[in-house]
Amino acid sequence: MATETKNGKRIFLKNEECPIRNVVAQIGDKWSILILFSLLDGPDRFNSLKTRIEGISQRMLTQTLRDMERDGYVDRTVYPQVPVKVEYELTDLGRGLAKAAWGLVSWADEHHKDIRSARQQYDKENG
Amino acid sequence: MATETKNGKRIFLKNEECPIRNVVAQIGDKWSILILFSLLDGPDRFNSLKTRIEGISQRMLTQTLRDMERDGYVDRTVYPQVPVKVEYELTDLGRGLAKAAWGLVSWADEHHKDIRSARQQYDKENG
DNA sequence: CCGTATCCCTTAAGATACTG
DNA sequence: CAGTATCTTAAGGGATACGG
Repeated sequence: MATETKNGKRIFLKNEECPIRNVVAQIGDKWSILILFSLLDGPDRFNSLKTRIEGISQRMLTQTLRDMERDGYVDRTVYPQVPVKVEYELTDLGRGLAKAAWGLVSWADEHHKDIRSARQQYDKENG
Repeated sequence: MATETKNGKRIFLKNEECPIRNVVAQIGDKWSILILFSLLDGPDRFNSLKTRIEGISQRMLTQTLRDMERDGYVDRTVYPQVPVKVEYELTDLGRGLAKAAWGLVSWADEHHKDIRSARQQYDKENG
């Protein structure tokens, strides 16, 4: 895990040394996971993704797709017709990531009510 | 997953409606996951955590711990001695989250080299 | 020892207008 | 249709100094 240990406890090294920081920095942003799971339903086009992911702007969709392509999660195919058609689909690496993230996502789905109530409790007790 | 579907494809509703967005927004920040896994090794004190997580500032450690306490992931115990001693430990909910995130983290650890090389390849082919 | 309070700079990201 | 370019605001987060 690119960590060292001191008396049995993990130490997390900074930036480049730590794969956790790297990957979380990539897919921990606002949109990557949503794109990832959208494409899990099959290849899709730019504007379709834009519709399916509520609130994403053109700018962020483009940018996040580029980053994901760069990291090898997504393939981009241009069909040279008029008007042009562009399809995005997951690579094997992307599907692997989605599978790995699935546990977290389904946990989130099951427990978000616990979190909500913990939050309300905390806010009631404090300011 | 708080998503609707349109011709077999998921649609991701915005903010409050979507547990994925909520949970990812919380633990997708720069520090939460590192604190989570640090505390998986057992309860720990403020300054110890600060040492074990390279590069975290006092400000962000305090703030992130507060957020995690608010969400019910962490318990905070103050021992009223001089100087004061404060211990943080995971709740059951926190341990559940860590367990759920484990798959992603170990995937990250196994595949970060694939990502690095995909990135280099992309950068070579493009600007 | 464990924080808070300020200050300030950098990055994220929304809105809008324009192009092959 | 699928972007790019530009502008502007909001949020993230580091550094430092001080307090119980």
